[in-house]
Amino acid sequence: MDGKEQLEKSRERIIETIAQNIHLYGLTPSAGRQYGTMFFHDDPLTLDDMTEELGMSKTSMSTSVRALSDLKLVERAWKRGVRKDLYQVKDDWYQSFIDLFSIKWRRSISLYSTTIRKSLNELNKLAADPSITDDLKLMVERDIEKLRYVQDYYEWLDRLVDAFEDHDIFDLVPRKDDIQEGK
Amino acid sequence: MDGKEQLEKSRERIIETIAQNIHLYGLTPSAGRQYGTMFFHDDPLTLDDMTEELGMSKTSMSTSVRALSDLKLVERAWKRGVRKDLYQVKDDWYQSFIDLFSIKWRRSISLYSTTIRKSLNELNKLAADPSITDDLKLMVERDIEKLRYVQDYYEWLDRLVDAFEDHDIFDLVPRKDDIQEGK
DNA sequence: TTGTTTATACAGTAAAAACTGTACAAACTT
DNA sequence: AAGTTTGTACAGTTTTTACTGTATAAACAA
Repeated sequence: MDGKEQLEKSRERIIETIAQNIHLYGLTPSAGRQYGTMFFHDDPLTLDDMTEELGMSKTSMSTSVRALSDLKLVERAWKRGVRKDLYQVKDDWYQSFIDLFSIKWRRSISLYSTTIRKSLNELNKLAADPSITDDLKLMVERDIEKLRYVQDYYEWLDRLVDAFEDHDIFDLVPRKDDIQEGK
Repeated sequence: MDGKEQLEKSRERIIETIAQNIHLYGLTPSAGRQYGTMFFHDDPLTLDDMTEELGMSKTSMSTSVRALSDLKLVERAWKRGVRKDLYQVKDDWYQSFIDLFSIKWRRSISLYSTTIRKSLNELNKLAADPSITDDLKLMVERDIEKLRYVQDYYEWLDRLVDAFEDHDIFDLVPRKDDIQEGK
């Protein structure tokens, strides 16, 4: 095996690992391979390049590069004279992790907050209604307590996402460089 | 609409929200509904109870309750005289989040670490080989640099998971109760 | 032991998701 | 303007995943 082949093998191994783990980002192995391919290319790639590299349809390349962009794992690049859209991986993996975390959870937090508030409102009214049985009232109060707990939890989660977005998390868990710098 | 119905509606709304968001845990909406149902039941449920409540096959209940247990969202309960397996939701959502985080990422971190180490080993040998062209050597060195970066990133992620597991994260982002206590 | 109850393995089916090829719209070129 | 080039919407197909029903193993009861 010559050197070029060996380099290729080393890359393939990494790309396959990315493909096998990208489900944590809610993406398919194909999108992972696409990401991996871009990762090892120093120049940005066009959709046609990706079609060429991965042997998949251009339509597929288009949809999955959009999925990668939505999660901010990939960004568009510009190169004068090139009409095709160019894409490259974002090189700050720490920021990519934060973006993922934020995108995935914020939406969920917001949905929960809304429904919980709505249900709590109803239940509070119901609990105050004098015409209901004691039995029901007890059940309502238990539900209110549970929802308050969940509400607090999501409020915590929201602050957690803040801590990532504001990079406060690096105070608690510093990057390697920062440790060396005694930061 | 009477009080009982209203309570039921409130619960259904929450359960549906759980179902719509549980994909963040890599689970299906059905598993989410199962979780939600258990959440509002104060007593632990059997597989037959769940079949009854959700109108799905017992086989399904069995597989998805296992998925919920694997992520530590649900645990087995014991009640004397009851032969059937009993399940209930774990009531500490903060801990559940930490468990999820840990289970999902540790595995990935470990896989990456192994493959990166393997590839770095090969590439370092290759870079030291005097018979390769300058051109190839440059590519090898660029790959080495990239992999070192990724290695550092995963080492950081590993420490991040530690910070969650060790509950250090609550120092940075305190629970609501702890704020009030001035902790 | 034999009979009963309960959970799950497995094969088959139904539903969902990923992928492809064609068609077309938008942007650019001449 | 007409002719290219490029990206994506959409319909159809393939592949994968979720779910069901039957069969069986394990645990318990008599």
